[in-house]
Amino acid sequence: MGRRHPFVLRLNQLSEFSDADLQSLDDLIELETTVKRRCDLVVDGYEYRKLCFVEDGYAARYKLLRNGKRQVITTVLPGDVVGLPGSFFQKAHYSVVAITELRLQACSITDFVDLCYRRPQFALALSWLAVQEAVSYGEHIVDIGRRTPIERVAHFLMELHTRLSLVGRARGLTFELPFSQELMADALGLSVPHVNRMLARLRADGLISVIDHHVRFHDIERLRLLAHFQTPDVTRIPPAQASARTR
Amino acid sequence: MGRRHPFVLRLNQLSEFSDADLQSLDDLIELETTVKRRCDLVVDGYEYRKLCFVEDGYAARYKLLRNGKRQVITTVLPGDVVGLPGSFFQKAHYSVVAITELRLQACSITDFVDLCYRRPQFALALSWLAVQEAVSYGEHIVDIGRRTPIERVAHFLMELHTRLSLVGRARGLTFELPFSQELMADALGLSVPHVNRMLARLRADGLISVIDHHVRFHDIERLRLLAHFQTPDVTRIPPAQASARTR
DNA sequence: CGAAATTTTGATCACGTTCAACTTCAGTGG
DNA sequence: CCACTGAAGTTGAACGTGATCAAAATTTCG
Repeated sequence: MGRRHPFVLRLNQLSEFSDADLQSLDDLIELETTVKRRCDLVVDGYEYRKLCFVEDGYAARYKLLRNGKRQVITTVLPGDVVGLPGSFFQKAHYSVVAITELRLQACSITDFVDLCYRRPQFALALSWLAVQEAVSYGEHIVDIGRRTPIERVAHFLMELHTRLSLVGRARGLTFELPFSQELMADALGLSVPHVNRMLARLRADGLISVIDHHVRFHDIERLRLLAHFQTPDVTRIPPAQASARTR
Repeated sequence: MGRRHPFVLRLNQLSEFSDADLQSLDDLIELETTVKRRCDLVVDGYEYRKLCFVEDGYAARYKLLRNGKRQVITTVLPGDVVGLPGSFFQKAHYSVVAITELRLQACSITDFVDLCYRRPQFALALSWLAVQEAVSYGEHIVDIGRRTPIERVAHFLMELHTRLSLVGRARGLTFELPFSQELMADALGLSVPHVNRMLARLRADGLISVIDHHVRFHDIERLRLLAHFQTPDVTRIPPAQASARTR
């Protein structure tokens, strides 16, 4: 994992990490691998004790209900961690499936925790990442609970664009969208035909265009208004001893 | 905060905390206070840099949309932390309002982070708590996105019961429910009349009874089936050096 | 005790689901 | 090279659920 690795980019947005820090993280990596599309990385109900740092590709975290319906909890993008939250429970609560081919580095959760004891900034980074995850889920709750279908779709697209931009995977107002409308429907709590209609409407209104699984925003301000989109603004982790003398 | 404090109970479910550990946590507390019902503790859009450990009372984390609708993200119970996630951003993304009178202990987030550098088990505990928060939000997404109204209400009640039990605030199959139907409607993405109907149905079907804001489960197995409820099973944090010699 | 908040009930109707048919496209093997 | 297959996208029609609005009943609280 070089300085260019999207997960390292995210770490550096949170705090200072020295080369030694990153080296000790690198030492934990037991496995570097690619996963084919449609493959499940994590399966609901099974034990999972790893953290996988996604270098490239898209995935989705989801839950299958008894009635056959599926709810996509969140999308997994480069720089995200598979196994967060799965590895913090006896059994994973959600499955994670690769949407495109996925490249990732894996380490055991216990090794990572051990690193956290030795270098607390990793534990704090883990907290911050988990909090980001929680807030992202929170936005998703607002989406599904109280936004209209058109707003949901717009919000979904804007969130993807923002998250991809943070790890350098968006080209200006354009980004790759390899998700099927079925997956988006399962993410947004809508039916496939309705997602289709809403996407068509966004196109007809001149807000977006979609070419070859690539989305381009044409009027990001109107989109932001429509979606009620609020750009996330994480604080950096306060450095050690920052408040030592105030106590 | 004695050993009996619901937040300390949650800490101890996660890891070993010595008296010295807990004392150093206690030393951070700047304020012990009560908040009256209907008062906002955190306000969406404003900076918030504290952690408040709830000793007693109920609150709700919510977001107000431009169209006047409200989405309740999650309920806040004894043992929960106000300021998680709000204090991890420049500006809080959600508001938190007291539903009943609330008793809590507050410390500054920077002081807590400083403690995390000195005693990494607090940083790890923070991670675990944030992950629990995320998974709870995830369940809420499934609730709103893919469950029927009756299932949502049932799931909501079961989750409350489980969380209260974990901090000793449920009496067997009975627990206090001080939330108005309006709040539940805003949590579950339903209208008030429909929440009312669904509660009436649960009562008519002999699954629950409600007396004086106290819910009692009569057939928890049928409820669990109806709600697709899965009891959360957090793992404890691996102790330090657990994996040292394997690397 | 009076005012306000909350719960309950009912009627109507719009929205989004469901189901079905059809199109387009990519991949595969004859 | 083209027929075949399956997945994904698109469109339309009918239905049913849950929202909306309104109003009464009940409870809570100042």
